[in-house]
Amino acid sequence: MPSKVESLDLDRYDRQILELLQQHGRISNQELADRIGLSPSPCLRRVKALEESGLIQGYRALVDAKRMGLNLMALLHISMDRHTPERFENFEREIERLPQVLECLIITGQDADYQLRVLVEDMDAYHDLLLHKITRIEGVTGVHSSFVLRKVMERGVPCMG
Amino acid sequence: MPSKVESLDLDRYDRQILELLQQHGRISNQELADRIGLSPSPCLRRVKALEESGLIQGYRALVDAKRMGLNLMALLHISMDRHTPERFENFEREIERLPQVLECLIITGQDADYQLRVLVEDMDAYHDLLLHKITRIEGVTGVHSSFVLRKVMERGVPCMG
DNA sequence: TATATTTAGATATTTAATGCCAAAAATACT
DNA sequence: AGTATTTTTGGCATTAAATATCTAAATATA
Repeated sequence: MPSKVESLDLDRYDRQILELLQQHGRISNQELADRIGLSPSPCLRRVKALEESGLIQGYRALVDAKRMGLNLMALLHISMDRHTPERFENFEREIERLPQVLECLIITGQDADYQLRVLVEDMDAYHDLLLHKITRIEGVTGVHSSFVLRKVMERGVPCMG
Repeated sequence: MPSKVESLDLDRYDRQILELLQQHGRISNQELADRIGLSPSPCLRRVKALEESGLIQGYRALVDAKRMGLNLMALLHISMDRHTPERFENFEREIERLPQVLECLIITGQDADYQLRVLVEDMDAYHDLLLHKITRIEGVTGVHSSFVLRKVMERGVPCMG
């Protein structure tokens, strides 16, 4: 019988745990146990197992970017001249060094290779990042920017049904 | 004298707390205190203050989507026929009801009004979502899809300097 | 049906979180 | 510069939670 990790036989309890921990990542085990209708011992065992298996990859505090003075979120679509491993590896290494880059995805369907999510104080900071950092990376031939006017909603991965 | 909330006089300790909690959202207060070089009492007080002020909006467990069998992440750029509040409100209400939609942003710079981030099992599920759910929402005139080939990196908002 | 295996729940123990108070540090004031 | 005021730290006692261990129940297997 294969382990829970690959076969993924998650029951109602596991799914509820995942849903709740995605909404309230720092809920106490006792509260969690209460909410899913299980006693603390087996509840904790399940949480540990989910962490152990890698299904729960970690926990993150959600920080209000606006209150940190980071008022401008932008999505940058980046085109590369050549699609060689070296190009990609170098780009990704350089991106890693920029704390303003919150996310980097390789995408298809746009006329772009990467989508970057960046977070900066204002237009000046954006301008500086774009001109002096992003476009200076070797192989970058084009950048198209979208600005995020509003975050309508955001949530975790669906774990029920 | 303005409160910490708006004036944002975060010192080294607060910033370290924010950085660490974004990486390890469930770290114990004692460990956290150790790492930032403060005793548990003032450390906990600071964390509570950051939560209270709303700078820390909450905590989230990070769930491995692939292991949940959700193998396909797509970015959908949605165009609307009219840019009226009613259109937007209705669209956002409908999107809210779709658990596959992880994020919804209003953007500028693309020829689209929204960027949706969706997570589904496979192409069939994507196709179904697109045809039977997204395009059926009133006012949606166009959808352009990008598929995420790889998530290169992801991290929280920068809190240092 | 009997047996093996897994999972839940109870309890005791360890560890962490919380609240309170005195001391130290930083700040403001004269 | 010296003193007073405010703020923040650190220690300690208390409360609560996490963890480990064991027994009982439920489930699956032969």
